[in-house]
Amino acid sequence: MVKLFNKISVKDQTKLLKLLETSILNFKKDKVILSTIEENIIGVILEGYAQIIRTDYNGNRTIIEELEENDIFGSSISSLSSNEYQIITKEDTKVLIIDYDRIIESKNNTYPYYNQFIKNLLEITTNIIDEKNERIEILTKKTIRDKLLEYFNIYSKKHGTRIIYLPFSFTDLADYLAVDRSAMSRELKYLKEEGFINSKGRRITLLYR
Amino acid sequence: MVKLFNKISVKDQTKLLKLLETSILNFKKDKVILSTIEENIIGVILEGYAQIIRTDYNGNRTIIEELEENDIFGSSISSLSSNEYQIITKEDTKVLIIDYDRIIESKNNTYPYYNQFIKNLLEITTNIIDEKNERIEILTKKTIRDKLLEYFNIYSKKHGTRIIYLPFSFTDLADYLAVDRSAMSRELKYLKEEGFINSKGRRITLLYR
DNA sequence: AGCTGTATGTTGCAATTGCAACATTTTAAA
DNA sequence: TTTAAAATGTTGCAATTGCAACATACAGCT
Repeated sequence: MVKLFNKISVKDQTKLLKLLETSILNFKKDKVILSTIEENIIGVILEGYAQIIRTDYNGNRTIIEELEENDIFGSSISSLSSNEYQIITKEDTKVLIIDYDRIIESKNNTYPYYNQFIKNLLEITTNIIDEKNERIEILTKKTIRDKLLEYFNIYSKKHGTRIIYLPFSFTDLADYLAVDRSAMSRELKYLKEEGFINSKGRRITLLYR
Repeated sequence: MVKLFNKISVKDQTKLLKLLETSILNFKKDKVILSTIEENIIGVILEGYAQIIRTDYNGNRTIIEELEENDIFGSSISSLSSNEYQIITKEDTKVLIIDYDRIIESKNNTYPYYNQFIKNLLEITTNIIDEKNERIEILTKKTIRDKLLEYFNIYSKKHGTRIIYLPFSFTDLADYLAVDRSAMSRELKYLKEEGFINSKGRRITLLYR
């Protein structure tokens, strides 16, 4: 995975942070980092752990993304478009804040570390687009069954295996597919009964074709 | 809208294209530009008009994206992740092909036009992420009604108006929301009957709150 | 080991949706 | 202008789904 500071020496990183007028913020556990994202910023988790949470009009809270060390977030990168989102620390967390407009408007094209930084950012954004496209591909399927199978197929192709180890809980998978958890559970049962898959816990084996 | 060659002089564009070893391909009307995207490329429509088409296992063909002059496409940018996609010209079309890996691996950090190019690309990709996030936000709504209202709200916020001029047909809107067209039509009727919206042709007026 | 909160599995039922089939309108082409 | 094709509107009906309510299993904590 490409990181924001790949191929940039620690010395140059320091210069870069100064050039971009970044700031580092420290948060205690269970604090809100950002509620409404007013400005166009990119945040980097330097230490700690946080979650992007959505609270809908019913008060239901859903974990949208988990943010670990080196993960980045921001209005143009994560799923933060609307309001009703919050980023909340789950541990003491150190965050680097970069003004996106400063990155784009900066005329420091002569510093190699600055250009490397932009390139890293470009790679990260294209990877994110790939992920978003995958999710859209899944979400546009009409039935729960087709969503599950599309998810399995993408996973299978990516990992080159027909045994799937779910990277998260079934509850989270239902969120990812945007379907009701119990309805998904039912559909998984049918898929098993009809011999399309086998499963034990979070390990699912594809049996078809 | 940011274009790929923004702030790069024509002279520098020529140098850049040479540096990146790009090629220009000409296609007649109704030709396939790319079927399976084997390589990691970025394409730019220089002249003409094309469409990204998906053909599902039933043989149903859907227009995924329309590509006009200056639009870009490519495995990491458009919705081309799986197979079953084709890019088909609808007019005689001139296409610029750039090898993505060449962009990233290039060490020509000293050419200002090269760095400006990367920056433009970065801006384009973050805009694309915004659009994808919007669509995901809509697709994760559970009912057709909520999808429609979310679509309206995003449009309304973006344009600062409560009168919506659909940028495409209702048929295409149904595709975008990933719902059945006739079911969507029915839901729009209910929304009208219940006084939430007014509509005439592709002009929809929001009446709520 | 016991307790507690979360994850998972199950099921009935009502609401929503997709699908099919058709009528009508609009658009584009000849 | 005529004509064909595409878009839109409508509706019945069956399939799918969300929701609620519950039981059970599991994991982390003291």
